Amino acid sequence: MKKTKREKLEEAGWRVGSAEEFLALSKEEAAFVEMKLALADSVRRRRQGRKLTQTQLAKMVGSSQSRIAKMEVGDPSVSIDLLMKTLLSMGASRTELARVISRRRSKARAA
Amino acid sequence: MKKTKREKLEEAGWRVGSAEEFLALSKEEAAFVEMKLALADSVRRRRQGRKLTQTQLAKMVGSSQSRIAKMEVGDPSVSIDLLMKTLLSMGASRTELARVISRRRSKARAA
DNA sequence: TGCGAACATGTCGGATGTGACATACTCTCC
DNA sequence: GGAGAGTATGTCACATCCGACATGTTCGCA
Repeated sequence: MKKTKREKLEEAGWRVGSAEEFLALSKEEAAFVEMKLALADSVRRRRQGRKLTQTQLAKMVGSSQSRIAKMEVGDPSVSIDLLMKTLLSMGASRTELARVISRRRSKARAA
Repeated sequence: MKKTKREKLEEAGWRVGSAEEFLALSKEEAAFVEMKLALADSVRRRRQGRKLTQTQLAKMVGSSQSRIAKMEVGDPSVSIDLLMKTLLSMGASRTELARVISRRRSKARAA
């Protein structure tokens, strides 16, 4: 497994749209970061849907505001494990997670 | 986020069937380990489908035989990130991962 | 303009995950 | 019953991730 060295750069530069055309990210690497970003979006949407602040959510799931912020922007320091645990503890089901995983990112911020 | 302390015990004791009825594992914790086990199974099935040994797969994905073995038995020391990266580099698509994630474990070892 | 609330970013110590290696178990075939 | 292939398990040094805290940024409102 290649270590994700340049991940920060890649994510930072290509938050919107689909990465990969730039900076030769392999298909698998691209798929991985896209899943991560899809999960990240899902956390934010669920939180906002419930009208919670990051600080409130952090308390609920036993984390900190800064880590929630990092999750929501897809910071390279957050794992998919953490995103999934967070979504599960916000009440998401495995089926819902599956839907998120396979979701292609929309450029606009729909509901 | 609760640390998964007793995870080893739980998984060890409840590899088959669905955990949770014993040792009071919360709904979310159960969902999490079940996803992990579903991914683990998927790695093994894909590998066997291609008639590869753990050692060969390890070389292909840049890991070691022992780690592949741990992945396939759902050892607590392996992350979902690693399982997903491995599946992606074996050619699985996001859609396929999603299907695996939502899959309920069958007790028999079907294809 | 200034202030407070919400969010983002940087960093740190400790916890967890990783590849590698050694070694043990389980088969099958001779 | 020994050998060898394949898999499992234990452990280690090192890398990465985590929650926490401090600090920076952005925005709305008086």
